[in-house]
Amino acid sequence: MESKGKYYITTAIAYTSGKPHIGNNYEIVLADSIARYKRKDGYEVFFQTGTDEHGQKIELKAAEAGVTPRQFVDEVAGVIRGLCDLMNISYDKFIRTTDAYHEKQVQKIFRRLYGQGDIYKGAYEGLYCTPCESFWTESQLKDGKCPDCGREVKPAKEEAYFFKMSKYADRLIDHINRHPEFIQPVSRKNEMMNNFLLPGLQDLCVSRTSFKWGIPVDFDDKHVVYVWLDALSNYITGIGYDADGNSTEQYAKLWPADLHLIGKDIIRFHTIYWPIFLMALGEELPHQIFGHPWLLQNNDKMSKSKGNIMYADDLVALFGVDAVRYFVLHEMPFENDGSITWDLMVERLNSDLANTLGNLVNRTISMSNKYFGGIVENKGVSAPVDEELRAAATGVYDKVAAKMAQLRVADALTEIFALFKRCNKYIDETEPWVLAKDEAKKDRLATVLYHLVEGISIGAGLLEPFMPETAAKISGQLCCKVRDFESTKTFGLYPSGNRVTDAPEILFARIDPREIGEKIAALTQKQQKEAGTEGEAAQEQGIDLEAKAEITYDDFAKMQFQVGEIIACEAVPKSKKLLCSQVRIGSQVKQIVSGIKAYYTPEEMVGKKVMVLVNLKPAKLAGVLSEGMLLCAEDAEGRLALMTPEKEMPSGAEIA
RNA sequence: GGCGAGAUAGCUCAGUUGGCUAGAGCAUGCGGUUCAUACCCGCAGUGUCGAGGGUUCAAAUCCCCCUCUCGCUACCA
Repeated sequence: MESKGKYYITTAIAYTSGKPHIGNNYEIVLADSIARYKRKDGYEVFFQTGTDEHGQKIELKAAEAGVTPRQFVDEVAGVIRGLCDLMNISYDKFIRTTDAYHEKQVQKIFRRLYGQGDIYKGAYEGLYCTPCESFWTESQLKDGKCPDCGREVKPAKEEAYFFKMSKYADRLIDHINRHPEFIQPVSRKNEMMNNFLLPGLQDLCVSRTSFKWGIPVDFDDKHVVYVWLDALSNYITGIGYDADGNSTEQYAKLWPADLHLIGKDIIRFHTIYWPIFLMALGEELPHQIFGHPWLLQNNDKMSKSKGNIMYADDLVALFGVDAVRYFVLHEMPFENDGSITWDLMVERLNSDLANTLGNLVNRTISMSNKYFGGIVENKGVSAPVDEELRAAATGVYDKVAAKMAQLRVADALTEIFALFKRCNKYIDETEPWVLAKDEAKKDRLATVLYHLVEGISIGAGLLEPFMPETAAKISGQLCCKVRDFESTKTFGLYPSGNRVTDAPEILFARIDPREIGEKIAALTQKQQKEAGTEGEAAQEQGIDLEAKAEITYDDFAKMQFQVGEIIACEAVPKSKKLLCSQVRIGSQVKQIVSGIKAYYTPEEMVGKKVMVLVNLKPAKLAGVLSEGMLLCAEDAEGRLALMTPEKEMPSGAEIA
C-alpha cells in the first residue's frame, strides 16, 4: 500500500512513583487504538510512550523503600511496561527519562537555552537578609528593606534558573489563534488563553536545588533540571533530537508530532510550556494536543482506602484484554469524564461482546458446520435482503474513518458494532434453519451463510485496531486472514469454498454478575486491608514540599498560636470556598475567614476547638474582615483538616 | 471573585446553520423465533428537552434572567 505519510503519536510518560490504575492506563489504550488504526490505514506510524522517572517524590519513596532511586524506578518502570505489554500496546518506543541519551540531550538543551539567554539565573525565593538569616519575598519587604531589622536585603544565594516565558507568549497566542485544532477539546483552549496567556505569563523556574534525583545542570551541578523540562523533552529526544543540530534522520522525518495524547490535568504544561520550549529551540510545534477526560468510578476518584482502585491486570484477569480495551474505549466520552462501575462493565460486556458479537460468530460457524460440514461457499443465490447487508458492511469503513478523524474512538466502535447487529438481523430475515429443511433451498442457504461469514470478516478487519486479539480469534475461527481496510470496502472477498473451524470457541463468555461480584468483593477487601495495615505506616503516600529557608527560634516566637473556640460560623456570601467564623480566644472574640467551605459545614464548625494564628495582620477576604488564621493540614488532593488539640484545652491556651 | 462548560426517556448520552409525531444504546414490558453463549429479531413506551420570560409562522436549538452541577483560575491569611 502506498504510504499516506508519517504519523507520530505520543502518550504522556507515566510517573514512576507507583503502579498506575486503569484510569491511567486508559490513555495508552486510546493511543494504541489510534496508532493501530493509522498504521492499518496506511500511515507510517511511530508510537512512543514511556516513563517519567525523576523528582523529589521518587527520591523519597526510594529512601523509604531502602533502595536507590535507580533501583526504585527500574522496578516501577518494569511494572508499567509490563502493564503496557499486558494491554497489548503496540508502542514503537518506550522511553525512560533515565535513559542516558535522554539525560545527555536534556543537559544540552538546558545549556543551549541558557547560552542564548532564554534561561537566566535568578533567585528562587526572593531576597536575603544576612544578619537575620532570613529570606523574604518582595511583598514581605518594608520599604524595600528587611521587615525585621530594617536593613538592606540582597538577592539570595539560593539561586535558581528561570525561563523567560513572557518572551514567547505573543507568538504562542498567535499560533493558538491560527490553529484552532491545536488544543483539543476546544474548551481547554479557552482556559489556557483566559487564565494564563492573556493575563501575562510568569517566568518559570526550571531548576531545583532541594533534591538530587534529577538530571544535573552540567555547568552548575548544584542544580537539577526541573522535571517538566526534563519530561517534556522526551517527545524529541526519543526520536533522535540533538540540541547541537545533529538530529537524526528519524527525527527529521517524524517531528513535529502529529498528536500528543495527554490527561486533562497536564494540558497547561503541554500547550504553554512545551510549545514555548520548542520555539526557543527553533523547532516546530506539534500539530495537536488532546487533553482527554478522566475515567472515574461513580464520579469518585479511585483510592486505596475506598478499595475501589481498578488495576489493569486485575481487570484483565477477570474479563480478558480485549474486553477491558473495549470497555475503556467505549465508555469514554469525548469531552466529559467517563464513569466506570462494575455493574456497567458487566452489562456492557454481556450485551455487546457476549451477546451481539460472540454469539453471532458462534451461531454462524455452528450453522456452517451443521449444514455444510464447515464449508462456506458462495452459490450466488441472492435475494433483495442481501443488498442491505452488503451496503451496511462495505460502508462501515467510511463511517469509522469519519469518526477517527475527530478522534471519536468510542463512536467508531459503535459503528463497527452496528454491522454485527445488522448481521444478527440478517439471520432473522433469512431464517437459515427454515431454508435447511428444504433441500431445494440448499444453495440459497449456502449463500446466506457465506454472506454472514463475509459480514463478520469485514467487521473483524475493522475491529482489529481496537481489539486486535479478538480480530485474530475471529479470523482464526473463520480460517482466513484478518482483512486490511481496503478489502473491507468490497463484499465477497472471503474465499468461497473455504472451511471454517469445526470447534468454535466461545469468544466472550457471559458474565454472571453474582459470581463476578464475589471476586470483586475479594479485591476490594484486599485493597482495604493493604490500605489499613500499611496505610498508617510506610505505605501512606507522603507529601513533600519545596523546602523553605531555615528560620530561627526568634522567627518562630513572633507567631502567636492559641486555642480558639468557634462560637458561630456562617458561609461568606458570594464566595465559593469561604466560611466566616467567630472565634473566642480567651476573653476576646475574633472574626476569621477561612477557605474550608468544601470540607466543613458552618453547623459542624460551631463548638470546635481549633488552632489559631492570632497575631496575623487582619485582611479583607471577599470583602469580609479576617483577623487571624485557622490552621489546617492539607493533603495532596487539597483536602483540609482543622488542627485541634489532642486533649481538652481551654480557649485561649497558648500553643508553642 | 474571574473565565468557561453543562442541565434531554429509569440509566449513559446524540441532537448539524431554529422546521414539521424529540432520537440511540442499555435496562423494562409484550410478541416472534430456535441456528446460537436463556441468544437473536420485532413492537411498545413514558420525556413540561432544568425554571421563567422574549424573538419567530416555527425553538431542545437564538436572546434575557433564575436555579443547580462541573471544569480551570485567584495574594481563599
